[in-house]
Amino acid sequence: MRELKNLLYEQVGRIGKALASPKRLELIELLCQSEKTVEMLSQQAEISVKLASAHLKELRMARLVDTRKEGKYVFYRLAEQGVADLWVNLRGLAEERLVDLRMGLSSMVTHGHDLRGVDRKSILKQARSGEVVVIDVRPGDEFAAGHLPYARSLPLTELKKRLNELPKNKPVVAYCRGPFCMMAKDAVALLQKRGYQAFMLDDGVAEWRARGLPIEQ
Amino acid sequence: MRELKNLLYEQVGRIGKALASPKRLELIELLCQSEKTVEMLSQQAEISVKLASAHLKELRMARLVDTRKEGKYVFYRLAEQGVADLWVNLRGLAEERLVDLRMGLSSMVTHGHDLRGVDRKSILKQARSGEVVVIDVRPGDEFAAGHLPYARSLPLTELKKRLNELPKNKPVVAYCRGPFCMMAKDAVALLQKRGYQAFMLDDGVAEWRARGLPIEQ
DNA sequence: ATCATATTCCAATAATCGTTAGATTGTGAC
DNA sequence: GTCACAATCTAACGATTATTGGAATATGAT
Repeated sequence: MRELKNLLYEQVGRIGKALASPKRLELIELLCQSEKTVEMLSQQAEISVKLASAHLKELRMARLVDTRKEGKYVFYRLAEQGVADLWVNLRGLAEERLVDLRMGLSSMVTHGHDLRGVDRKSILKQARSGEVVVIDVRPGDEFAAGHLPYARSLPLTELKKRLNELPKNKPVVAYCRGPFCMMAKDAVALLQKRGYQAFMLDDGVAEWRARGLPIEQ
Repeated sequence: MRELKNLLYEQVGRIGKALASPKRLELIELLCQSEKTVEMLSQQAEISVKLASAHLKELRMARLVDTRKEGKYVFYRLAEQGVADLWVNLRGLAEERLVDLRMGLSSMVTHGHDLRGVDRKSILKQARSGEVVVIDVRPGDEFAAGHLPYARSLPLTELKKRLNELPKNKPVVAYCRGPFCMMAKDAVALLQKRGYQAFMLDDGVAEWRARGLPIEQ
């Protein structure tokens, strides 16, 4: 009786444990973007390959991620959509509740130029009609794995060279991996300096999808 | 840059850590039912008062729970509805992914008499029309803090004495704290032995509310 | 004031976790 | 076959956590 109950909570606790490490959370967020190899993950999370491997092992044991082997590379991916939803849910709760986190987030806002509270469906509509240009500043492979409707890929690393692709007479909305990612912020800063009407969208594809909005590709 | 990012994930990790202990999860589930004192929580989770206090301190530091002092008692409650939603979300993911958990759950099903897959809205409708009788077998204070619409309170501890309040010609649906709670199972077992048409509903109020269905009181 | 009770704080233990270094396995290129 | 590389495993360390017992606070009853 009590033993069975303990077993049940124990099992859920395993998932909780997997969510208890900052590095593992960062890996989960990266995997929300697209499947990636251990090396890509270690580079993007700025940790050693060994450490990444160890954390990924934990995540795999909790069945939050799955692997696929291709040649000498092992590709990790989220085990299912629900994992991304849980991440969005968890981060949302943290944003509300933890003061330090709010301070950290507000310190990275480009003042007066983010679209934090903006209605997402209206952005979608304006993007479809062409009133605004939505750019995805993540690396190209992440865009290919799934992106917002009507968005065009323009990785941050190529932004300077390809500025001519953007109109100056229309608002440009940039998004990246989500609220913790700074690529959109950097992109907006650059664009604004060059005289573009640039805005930032806090959402990434995981947040977008968790709210039931459509994703392309 | 990297430091700020680390800080952000660190903060979310605090919430994850709070969810990493089976005991804390059980406390959260209990607090989904109603506010409770430390002693009530320690008894219902079957742990010592000191241990309960220590775990509750963790939960409070993660801002998942709040306290209210009344005389010499300290009442704990969830900090907000989103915490219950997160619990439901987390447990749902665990149920799908962790094999042992599925085995544990299936071993506690009263064979052929649970309503696991049944449409919740149809139960609601049948309860309103009086086709079925929905009973809440949790302690009375938890019923008072919130319960399913049209449900009547009939705590498991009083069920034997108050059997005459239930009809034998109608289905009786019992629910309790949720899928991990065994009170509804016990109630159904007793009722079936006495010749009632008894069924079990896996949901508790947290699951019910997380799915957007109404709660009374 | 004294007493009983509810809760928390403090200290100490064993157990677990994060991280790194070194060795090992598996794969494709030559 | 050898070589280079991706990824994992093993062992080890210090840091953190769960749990318990004893002391300390706070509150209401007497």
